[in-house]
Amino acid sequence: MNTITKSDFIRYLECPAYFWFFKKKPEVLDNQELSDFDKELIKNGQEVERWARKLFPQGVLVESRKKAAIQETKELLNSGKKTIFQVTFEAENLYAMVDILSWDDSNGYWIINEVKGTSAQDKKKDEHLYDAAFQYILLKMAGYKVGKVNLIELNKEFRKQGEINARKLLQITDITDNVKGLEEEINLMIPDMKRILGNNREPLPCECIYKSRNNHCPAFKHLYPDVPDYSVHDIVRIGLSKKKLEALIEDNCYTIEEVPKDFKLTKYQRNHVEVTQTKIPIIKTIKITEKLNELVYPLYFLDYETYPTAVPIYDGCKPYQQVPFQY
DNA sequence: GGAAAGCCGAACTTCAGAGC
DNA sequence: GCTCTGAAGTTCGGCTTTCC
Repeated sequence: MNTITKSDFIRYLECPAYFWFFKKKPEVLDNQELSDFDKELIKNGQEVERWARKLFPQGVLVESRKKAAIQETKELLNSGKKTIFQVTFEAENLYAMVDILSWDDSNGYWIINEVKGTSAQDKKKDEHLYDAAFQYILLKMAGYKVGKVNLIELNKEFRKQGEINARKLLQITDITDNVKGLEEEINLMIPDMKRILGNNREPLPCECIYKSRNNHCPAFKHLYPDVPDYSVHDIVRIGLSKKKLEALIEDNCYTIEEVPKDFKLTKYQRNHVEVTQTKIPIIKTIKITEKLNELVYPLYFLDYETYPTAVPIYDGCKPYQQVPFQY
C-alpha cells in the first residue's frame, strides 16, 4: 500500500482522479513548469516559516527527510524535546510533516502550529483548514494527545519600522474548532483515498470536465483527449455559469465553434463566441476615438516594475506590498 | 379578498482574470 | 502570494398577477 502524504490529500481534495494518477501513473500528468514568479512565492513561504520559528526559541529542527525524519522525530520526542520544527509522523499509511509542534505544559497536550505564507484574513482558507485537520487526525492516530491547532500567518496590519519583531510580523489564530469540525468528513475521506489507491485500473473521467480551464486537474488532457486545448472551457467566466457549461458538455459541444447561435450566454460570453466563430474582431472605434480625444498632449509615459515580498524589506512597507523599481 | 407565485431591480457577495 | 476591477450570481423586498 502506498503512503498517503498531506500533499496527496490536498490533491485528492482537488480531484480524486488526479490523486490516483499522481500516485500510480504520474508520467501522464500535464505538469506546468513553475514560473520564476511562482518560485519566488515558494521562497517567500519558506522565509515566513523561518520567521515563525523565531517565536519558539527553544525549538529544534528535524534535519532529515522522509523515513529518516520519522526516526529522528521519535528520537527527539524520546529525548524530551518540547518544541520541534518539521516534525514528521506516519500512521496507518498516512504521512505528514508538522511545521511546528509544541508541548503545552499547563494543559498537558501538544499544539500543532501550521505556518502559511498568507496574510491573516477573518475567514480562513479551506485549504489551510483541511491541511491542518489532516495533521491533527494523523497525530491522534499516532497516539499523541493534541489539544490545540494554531494557524500562523502574516499580520496584514504589520508595517516594517527598523528591526522586524516576529511577534508583530506574525499572527497566531486558534483554529481548533474549525479543524475538529472537519474531522468526521476527513475520516470518511481517508478510507476512500485508500480504496482509490487499491485500484490498479485507471479511474473514470473526473468532474473537471464541468469546470473552467484554470480549474482542470493535471490529468485532464489524458482523461479527455477529445477536448481541444482551446474549448468551451475557455469561454469568458464560464466557470461561474456552471449550468451553461454542463449543458454544452452534455451535448458533446466541446469547441467554441460548435456553440449554437441560440444558446443562452451573457453579453460578453456571446461576444467571445461570435468573435471565435466569425474570426471578425469587435472593435468599438467610436468609443476608442472618444476616449483618445479626452487625452491632452503631450503625453508622458513612465514604465516601472514592482516586486512584492512576504516579509517587507523597506520601512513603511507591509507584507506583499508591491514595491516599484526600475532597471 | 387573501395566499401563492412570478417578476424585477437594488444591494450585496463571490469569483475570474490580469498584473506583478 | 496579493490587489484591483468588474462581471456574474445570489438574496431580498416590493410590486403585480393568478388562482382558489
